[in-house]
Amino acid sequence: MTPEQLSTVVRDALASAVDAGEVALADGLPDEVRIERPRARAHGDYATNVALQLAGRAGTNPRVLAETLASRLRGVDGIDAVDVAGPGFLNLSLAASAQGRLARAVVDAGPAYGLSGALSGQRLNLEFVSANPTGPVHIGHVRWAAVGDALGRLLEASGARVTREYYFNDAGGQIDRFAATVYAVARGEPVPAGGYTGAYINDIARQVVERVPDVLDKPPDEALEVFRDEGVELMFVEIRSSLAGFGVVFDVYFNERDLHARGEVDEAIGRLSGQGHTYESDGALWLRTTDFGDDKDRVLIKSDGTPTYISVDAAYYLDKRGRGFDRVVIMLGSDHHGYIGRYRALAAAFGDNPDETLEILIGQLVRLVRDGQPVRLGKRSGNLITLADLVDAVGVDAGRYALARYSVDSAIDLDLGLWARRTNDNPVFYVQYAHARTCNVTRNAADVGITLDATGFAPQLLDHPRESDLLGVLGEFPRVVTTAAELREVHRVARYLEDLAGTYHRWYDTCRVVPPGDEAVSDLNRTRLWLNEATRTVLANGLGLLGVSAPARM
RNA sequence: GCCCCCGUAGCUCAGGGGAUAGAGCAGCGGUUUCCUAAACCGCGAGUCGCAGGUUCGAAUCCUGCCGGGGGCGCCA
Repeated sequence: MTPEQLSTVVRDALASAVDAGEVALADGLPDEVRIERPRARAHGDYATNVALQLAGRAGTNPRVLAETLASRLRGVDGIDAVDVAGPGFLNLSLAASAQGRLARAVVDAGPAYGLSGALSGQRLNLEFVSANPTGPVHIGHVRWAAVGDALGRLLEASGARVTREYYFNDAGGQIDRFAATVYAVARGEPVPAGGYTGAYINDIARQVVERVPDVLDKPPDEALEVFRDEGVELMFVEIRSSLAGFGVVFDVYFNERDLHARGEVDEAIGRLSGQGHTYESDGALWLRTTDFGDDKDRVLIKSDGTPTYISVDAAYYLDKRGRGFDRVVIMLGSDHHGYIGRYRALAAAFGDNPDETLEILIGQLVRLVRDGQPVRLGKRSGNLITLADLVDAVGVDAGRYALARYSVDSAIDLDLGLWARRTNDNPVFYVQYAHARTCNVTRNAADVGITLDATGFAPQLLDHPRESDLLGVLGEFPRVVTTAAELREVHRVARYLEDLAGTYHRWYDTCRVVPPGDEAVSDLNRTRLWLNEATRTVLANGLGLLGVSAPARM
C-alpha cells in the first residue's frame, strides 16, 4: 500500500463516519488527508494528524475523533495496527504483505515511477542562464543551469508542459563594447575602456580573422560590424556547447534582436502608452510602475530615443504570453532581486495578474572554495570562473549534483576538493555508489539463478525492520517529486536520494539477496531481489531528474 | 535609508504548524571465512541568533531587533 492509497483509506473512513452520523464536519470533508512517516518507529509506519486538524470543526476533542476513525480503520485489509497516541495522532502500521507489494509496483512502473499528473494542464516557460554573449558562461550562471534544468525535468515529471528558454542579449551597449574590444585586440591595440578582458577575447579575435581574412582591411565601421556579428556568433556557439557539455540543452534560444526587428518593442511600448501607463519627463518616456507596487517609476525610452532594457523585457514578456504560456518563470541571480517589483508591475500593466502569470525565482550567490580559500581566477576569463573551469575541477555529475543539493535561497561555498573526491564524504558518490551496488547485487543474483520472476514474489516475507524502512522511503518518492516541483525546490530530490541511499546501504548490510555459501535460494531471496530492483529504479529515476548519471559499476 | 536571502551540533546543511529537532563530515571506539568496507554499527555533541505575538501545539507563521551576504542607474 502506498502512502497515497493509505491517505484515501483514511479519508474514506472519515467519510463513512460522517455518513453514519458519528462525526459532523462544518465545511465538509477535507480534499486530502495528509499522511506522513513518523520519525520514531514506535509511532507506526505512517501517522496522520487529521483528528487534530479537524477536531475543532467537528466540535469534538481530537482523541475522541481519532478513536472514531481508529475503530473504522482497524478492519481494513492491509492495516495491521491502529493506535491513537499523544494529543490525537493516529498511528498506522501496515501488514508486511501490503507494504511489500510496493516493491513490485515500483519495478513494474520502472521509469514511470514518480511521474504524476499533479501539474498537468500547465504550460510553463522556464527562462534561465541567459548569459550575455560577451563572455563564457561563468559561475554566476551555473547554479541556474543545474537547478533550472533539473526543475524543468521535475515539472515535466509532474505533468506540466515545459519550454526551456535561453534569452540571448545580442543587442545593446554591452555588445557594442564587446565588438569594440575584439576589434581592438585583433589589431593589436589595448582593450578600450569599459571593454572585456580575458584570454577568450584573444581566441575570438583570432577566430574572426580566420573566418573573414580581409576583415582588418575593411573600413573601421564595416570591420566593427563583422567583429560584432562574427564575435557574438562565436561566443554563442561556445556558450551553447559548454552548456550542452553540462547536460543543459534549451528548447528555444531567443534572440533579443528579433524583438527589435519584428517591432515588438515598439508595440509593447505602444500598448503601455495606449493604456495610459506612461508619461514624459526630462525628455524620457516613463512607465508608471508605482501604480502596480514598484518603489519608483521606470524609464522606457531614454532621452536619446533608445529603449531601455525594461522596454525590451516588456516586449519579451508579451512575446512569451503570446506563445501560449500560462506562466512565465524567470530564474535570476540575487543581484537581480530588485527586478521583481518592476517585472511584476509590467505584467500588471498589461492586465495580467502577476501572481498567476509570472514567477521570478532568485538564486543566491555561489562561490567556489579550494583548501578553505575562495577561488577567484578562472582559466579562460581573467577574473571570472567559468562553467568549463567547474567541469574541469569536479566533472559534470558532481557539479550538477553539488549545485542542485542546496536550497537556492542559501548562498553556498562549493569546496572543489570535496566534490572532486571519490569518497563517501562526497554526497554524489554516496548516492551513485548505492545505485552501482544495486546493479552489482542484480549481477550476483543472476549468477546463482535469482531473477525477477513474479512466481517467487512473496511480499509478506519482507518483514525485517530494515525492509519496512526501505519500502517506506521508496513509497515517498512520488510525493517528493511533486512537492519539489510545486515548491520549485530541486534540492528536496537530492536530499531524498541521500536518505534512500543510506536506507538501502543499511538494508544491504543486514538483508542478503544472494544466500551465503551453499544455502539454497528461497522465495525470500527472490523477493528481496524485487526490493533491490525497486531501489535501483528509484535511485535511477531520481538521479535522472537531477541530470546526474546512475552508473552500473563504480 | 529602502529591498531580497541567510542565522539549527565543532564544520557543511536538511527540516511545507505536530510527538524525544535530524543527516553527512570531522572526533573517538567497533564490524569483513558470506552480494563492492566508496559500506555498516556505537558514543559524545544543541539556549534552532534575540525578544514579543498568533496557536491546543512554533525551528517552521507574523512583528521588531541583532549579526552575515547581496542589491537599490535614462547599464543589461
